Amino acid sequence: MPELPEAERARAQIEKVLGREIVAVDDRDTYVCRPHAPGEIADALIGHRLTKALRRGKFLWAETDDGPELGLHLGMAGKIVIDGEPHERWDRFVLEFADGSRMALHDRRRLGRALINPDFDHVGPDAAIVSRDVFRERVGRGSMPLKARLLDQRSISGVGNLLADETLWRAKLNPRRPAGELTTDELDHLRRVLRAATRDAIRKGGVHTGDFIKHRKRGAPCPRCATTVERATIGGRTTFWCPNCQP
DNA sequence: ACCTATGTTGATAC
DNA sequence: GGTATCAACATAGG
Repeated sequence: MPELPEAERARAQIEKVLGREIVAVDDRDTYVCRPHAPGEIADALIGHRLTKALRRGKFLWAETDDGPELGLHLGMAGKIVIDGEPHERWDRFVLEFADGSRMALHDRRRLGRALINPDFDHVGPDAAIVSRDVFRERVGRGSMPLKARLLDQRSISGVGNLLADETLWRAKLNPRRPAGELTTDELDHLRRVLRAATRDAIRKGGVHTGDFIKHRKRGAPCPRCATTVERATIGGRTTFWCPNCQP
């Protein structure tokens, strides 16, 4: 259930297999490996080694020694598993290395991606490291609801539904506010809170573990003021917020 | 049994 | 162009 924190964890997993020669690739899932035909990714990667594991927002990629780049995305339910029990049904993309080790994109939902030479032109700067000026410019514009703007990976990347709700709650900002109407001070505050919430989530191992956001259910009380939270669809996603704290 | 859901992409409509 | 909505993917959980 990945957002930026889970993607960072996956990136760290990929680092473990850097430098190992790729001897086999399972790229038979034509949906996950689209637009490639079966065997295309295998032909491009076999004989090469991954040399660097990189991430922007939720998008992952690995560089190789004189070979193409390998792009990976976890979708809604994917994870990177190193040397795990092979799973025929849910291992959607697999690399096997000369030393016998194995890296799988394990994804029950099949919404993950694996592809060669991914194009990230449309992906905005990473939410965890975006500068103050760039954040002001890219987030504080347009008539879209603030929450929808945060979820738009072209504006900034890495924020998913839960991290967006948690961040707006901490920042005491209403998810329906038109993004372009925020003041500079509000945008700066939002950026600080977003970075802090992201760091917290990475430290806790992800936004879905434990109690990252407690009030995300119908009728729940706001942890700050006990007001019953509101629920609505904003930016196409279920949104919870406190009408008292986030006016 | 029915409804909802963590994400992205691409099509379509205003 | 900016914004909004929906379908597609496959499974789990309430």
